[in-house]
Amino acid sequence: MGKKSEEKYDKILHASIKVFSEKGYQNTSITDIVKNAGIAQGTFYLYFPSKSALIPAIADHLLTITFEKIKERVSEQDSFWNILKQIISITFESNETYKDIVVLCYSGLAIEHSMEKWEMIYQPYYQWFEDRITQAILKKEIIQAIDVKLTTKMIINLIENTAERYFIGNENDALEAEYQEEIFNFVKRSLSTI
Amino acid sequence: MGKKSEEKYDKILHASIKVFSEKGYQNTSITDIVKNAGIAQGTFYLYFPSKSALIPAIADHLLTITFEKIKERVSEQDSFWNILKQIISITFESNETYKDIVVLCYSGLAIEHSMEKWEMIYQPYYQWFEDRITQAILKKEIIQAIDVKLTTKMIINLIENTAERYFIGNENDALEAEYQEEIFNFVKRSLSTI
Amino acid sequence: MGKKSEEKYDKILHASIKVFSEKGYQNTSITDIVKNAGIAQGTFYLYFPSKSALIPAIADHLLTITFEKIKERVSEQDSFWNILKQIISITFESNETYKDIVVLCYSGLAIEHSMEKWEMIYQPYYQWFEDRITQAILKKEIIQAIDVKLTTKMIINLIENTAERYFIGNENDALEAEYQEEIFNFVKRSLSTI
Amino acid sequence: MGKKSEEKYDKILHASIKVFSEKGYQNTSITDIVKNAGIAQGTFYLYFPSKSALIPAIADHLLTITFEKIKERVSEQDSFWNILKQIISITFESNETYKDIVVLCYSGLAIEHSMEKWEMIYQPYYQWFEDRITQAILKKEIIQAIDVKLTTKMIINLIENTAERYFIGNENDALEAEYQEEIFNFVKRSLSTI
DNA sequence: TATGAATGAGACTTCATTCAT
DNA sequence: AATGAATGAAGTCTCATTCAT
Repeated sequence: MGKKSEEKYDKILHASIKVFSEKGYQNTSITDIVKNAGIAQGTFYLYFPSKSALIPAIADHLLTITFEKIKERVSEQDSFWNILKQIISITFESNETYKDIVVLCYSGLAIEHSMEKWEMIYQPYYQWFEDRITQAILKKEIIQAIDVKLTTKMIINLIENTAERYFIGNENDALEAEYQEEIFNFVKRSLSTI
Repeated sequence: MGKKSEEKYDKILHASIKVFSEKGYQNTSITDIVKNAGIAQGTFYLYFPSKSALIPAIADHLLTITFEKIKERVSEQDSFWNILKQIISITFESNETYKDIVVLCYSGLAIEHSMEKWEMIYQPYYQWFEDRITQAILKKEIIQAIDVKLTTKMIINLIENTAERYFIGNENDALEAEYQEEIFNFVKRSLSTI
Repeated sequence: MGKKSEEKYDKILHASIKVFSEKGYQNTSITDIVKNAGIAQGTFYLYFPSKSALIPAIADHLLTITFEKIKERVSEQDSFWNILKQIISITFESNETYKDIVVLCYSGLAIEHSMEKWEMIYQPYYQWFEDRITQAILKKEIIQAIDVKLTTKMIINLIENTAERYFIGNENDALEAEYQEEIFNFVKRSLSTI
Repeated sequence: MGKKSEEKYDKILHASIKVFSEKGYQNTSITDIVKNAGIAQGTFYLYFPSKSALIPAIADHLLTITFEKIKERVSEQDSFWNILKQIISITFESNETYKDIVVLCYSGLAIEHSMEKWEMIYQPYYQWFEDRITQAILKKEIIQAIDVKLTTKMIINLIENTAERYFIGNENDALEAEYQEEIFNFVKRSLSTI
């Protein structure tokens, strides 16, 4: 597998993101990717066993970026509602940048019958958000009569799916703020102690 | 396309659902489908222009079944909260029956860059649910400070995504009721006027 | 496998014999064969699952030709020593015509770990020769203190291997008669009752 | 080639025998061999110009072992019939140990159109056996009306081919002695002066 | 309308070989 | 002498699609 150079691995990863975004997963051949990456055909197989192995790698890459950004911009001391606002905002940002590839990752994993991989990749993010919820419960910011794990997944899905739909639907830019607010309010009304 | 023979069309549709469920979309060839349908290779093209054209047809078929069931079991006079409960329950039922194919439809459409088709197929269902929400607002069952269209999509997505996750994650059967209840409560707390 | 046309099957078989003879098994690509056969690349796979599946088909074809010739030229009433002489002569003839391909068949089967197939193909020929030996024992032409099955295989191998060696070694044509006689005498001295 | 390091050469040779035996010639890549030998990819080419160059090296190695064993166990003073018995016995031993690789060597050479190499490798063995036959003629142990060179090859082939067939056919162990005896008697009846 | 043999482009993948270290 | 990452040509095989029957 990963023989030596981190550089080549990254080249392939970024080339694949680029080409997938442009042509879609199905219409992209490995030849397209290697040409774009500026490497030889065979080199691809030193780093990835197949085209489909790119999907989890890309998914991991994208989520890592998003998650890093969240951890950067959010202090664990912040109020839960501030944290939520940030997450919504950053999720929209990431989805804008990677709008084509995001659906593709989800689909790619789904299509290969490997939703478990998806869950694995999301695990650290889920864990972190569960911790935020638990903390918020302790701080009486949100009600306690909820299943933390399930609520975590529901909220994250709600945000991501809406963001996805927003950018893919090519809806009017002006509405972005309202979309974000609608999600925020939906969740807040449901969970707030006040 | 031209409905030459409803019978053959259905044969192809059901064969494709069966084979996609077993082998996944990518690994299924048209040859697999026609063998399973018991028709000739060329006959396929009299009913569908390509493999990918099956996806919206399947999606339409599945949603129609689910939507029919909902309309059967729900009276428009019912309280909104009863309707919601039914929808959640039926969505879980459908997802159990078609668990493999549901993700695949979503993915299939996503992967072909045709989320618009998805929205089109869902349009009647969305419209019906919007009407239920509007009615509920008028009946003061739910608060009025919401974007009806967006809330509709958020709720339906919330239910479908959780159901999907539930059956794909092969989680403990005992939890199904709790999952359904958690979704219901999440939405009720957010929208109820009480 | 063999869908329809005997014609296409034969085209492939003869093209493969021709090309294998010229370039050897390893250096022959399926592309070479289909070009020579005048058919499309994909058509090959309607008749044979892979390149290596050609080998037993060729072997069968060649042995069938040889065996037919033997049965044509030999009457079961002939003396065993006449029959043997004919077999030697015909084996040399066949080996001359198909000298390159004969080794290749043997090798091809060997290399694929499928000597059993070889035995299966030879089975009718072995059986026929066993019957001739048994008959010769009854007619007291040859001694009876032998294992008929094993002796059959030893004799046939002796003839084929020597013929093979003769033509591949490119030895002087003049010697062919002497080679044949040497084999004949070797066997006759060993088995004759006289 | 240049014997840079006898040790590495042997490592490659033995690794190739092992891997060829397990996977067959075709399915073995040089990568398989170097991994098994515990050397680097490039190192292979310091000792062998190509994969096919391994075949004659292996053949040479195997025949050398067998021939050494024969010369060890046989005194040139022994009666021809004793020598023959030993050769048969040792050939069966060698074939048992190297059953997979033996056919492969023969095939490998055949397939590369280089039967001459085979003859070259066998030359010393043939020569030695010719000498034994000539001596036996002089000692009146065997008849003189034979072509010594041709008879040598026929006998050796007879033994090797039967042994090969015996071990590849997975025949009942109990029969090994009878097989050996059948060959011995076949030859003895043919050549003995008595 | 239905058939299914034939097509042929092109995808994936392997692997012998090179060469800078 | 030894290494092993990189190469890229070439091969196998699949499969959507066509078309004569």
